[in-house]
Amino acid sequence: MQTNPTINLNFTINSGQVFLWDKIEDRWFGINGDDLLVIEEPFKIEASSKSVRRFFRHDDNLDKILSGIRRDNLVGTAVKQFSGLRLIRQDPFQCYISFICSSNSSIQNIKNMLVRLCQKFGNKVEFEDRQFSTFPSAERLANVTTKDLLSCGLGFRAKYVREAVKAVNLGKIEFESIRKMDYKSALETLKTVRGIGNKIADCILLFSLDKMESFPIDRWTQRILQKYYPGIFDGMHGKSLTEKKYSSLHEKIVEHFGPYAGYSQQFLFKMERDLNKKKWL
DNA sequence: TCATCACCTGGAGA
DNA sequence: ATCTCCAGGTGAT
Repeated sequence: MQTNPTINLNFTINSGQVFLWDKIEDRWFGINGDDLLVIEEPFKIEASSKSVRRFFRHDDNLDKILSGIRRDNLVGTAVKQFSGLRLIRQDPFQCYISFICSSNSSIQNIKNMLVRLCQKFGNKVEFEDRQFSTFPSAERLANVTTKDLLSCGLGFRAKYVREAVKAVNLGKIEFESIRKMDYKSALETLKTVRGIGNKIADCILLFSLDKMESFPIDRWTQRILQKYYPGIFDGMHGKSLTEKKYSSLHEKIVEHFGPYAGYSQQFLFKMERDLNKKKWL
């Protein structure tokens, strides 16, 4: 039984996993690392380029994933409601910097920071006489000052981004090696970078490093778990999740939602934010 | 070990 | 207009 034949770009892009996308006259334009992705609707992924197929995780066994996560009733409802919503496999460096910038900020604001970062330091590309700027590489950002980053509106995140760039250039953070690690080691490795805690590490792992059991626990996720799963996931009365609570909560989450928990998170997050009429890009 | 709190900044709501 | 408040967290007390 086929479950989700076509990708719904609107759902996928407006579900909090990417920031540098715009819809311009029936086409979607997105920045992924040094690539500009252009998608026309109806989106035929089989006919798309290799980088687009990789970005939209065409290699996933979606039937297996969806039938797995649907065993939870609420997720099942969300999968139906947001049919065509997919997880994305982003450029890891872009994802890493993006989510460091996401800390205590809003989606629109995060996008603005990243756009400025691209405009200031990224490569320029032209497409049908439109100008785009790609995401700067770690090497390109190696010598930027905190002041440069502040001018992009990063605020207190500027110093974190600078250190994060340095960690990559020093080889302390190697994405392809993290990709091969098990979930726990990968998480701990990312968390050695200042500005990256559990939640942000989980976002980076889920959205760029193929760790499908990652389930970023933020304000919204907490709210969802409390609201729809009373008594199942305990220990989060307050706002702050301690280290210990986060990891024990995560264990229970994987137990409940399964090895593709991250995929179910994406549907639930989308559902609850829409329900509360929160804005996306 | 755990709760609180400050943190840059822009945009939304009063 | 002007102001306050808050936003997909994190690190320091």
